[in-house]
Amino acid sequence: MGLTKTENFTEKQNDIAKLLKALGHPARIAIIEHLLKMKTCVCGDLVSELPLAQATVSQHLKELKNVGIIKGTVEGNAVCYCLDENAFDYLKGYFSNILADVKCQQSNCC
Amino acid sequence: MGLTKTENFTEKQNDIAKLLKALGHPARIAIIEHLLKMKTCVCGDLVSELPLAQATVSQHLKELKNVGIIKGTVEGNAVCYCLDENAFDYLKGYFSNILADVKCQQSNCC
DNA sequence: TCGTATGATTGCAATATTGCGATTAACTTT
DNA sequence: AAAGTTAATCGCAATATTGCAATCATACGA
Repeated sequence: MGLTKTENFTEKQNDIAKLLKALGHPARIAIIEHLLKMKTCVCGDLVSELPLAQATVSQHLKELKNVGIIKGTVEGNAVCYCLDENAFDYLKGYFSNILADVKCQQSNCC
Repeated sequence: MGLTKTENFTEKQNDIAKLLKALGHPARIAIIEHLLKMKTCVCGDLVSELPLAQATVSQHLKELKNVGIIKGTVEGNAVCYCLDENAFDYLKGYFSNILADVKCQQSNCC
């Protein structure tokens, strides 16, 4: 039906899924990698860097902001974007834990 | 138009996006966490563990297998699933690198 | 061989996502 | 104030995803 049954999963599972879903699009990965490359936060040059229209970029930025992956602060009539350390800290931790557990069980597995 | 313009992004960006998109669903997170909890690979009890129909679970498993997050081996008339260490190694590395870079630039940012 | 069990596939309906042109809102500059 | 700049929002069309019942394919046991 196209409707994800979020009510049947734990809050944590829904949270991590939402975060990863927001990252699961090449345009949004490109946005993040561009914000990384620039040594400081980026004000407005994202549209010219990406092969997408202004409305589309704005929407992707909104999604990333909604899940807390980037922060945006208004700076005059431009907006200044940068990455939120906490989100990546959380993701790194999540995958580190999984990896540790997976390595443990590799021996008695297929 | 609902059509992601993958051709405008790098192969790496598309790859990581595909991997993260596959993880961006609570049912698939639940599958992974269940495979983790069981100390060995899991044969068939996934459907009874999840609040989803058999056809739906099978489809989620297929998506996870397509991007290399899980491996499945046929074992008689059951199928045995387990996590693929390489995928999580890759993801952990990806986020570790981002986090390191983000921490560097926190000083001169918004 | 025939029934049973397991899991994949098909086909469908409902909903979500993507992308963009057009417009709007808010601020700057002249 | 008028004109320009920047980014958010709206509304739409095209496509993708989600979930499931029904069916199919394969392997197992009697």
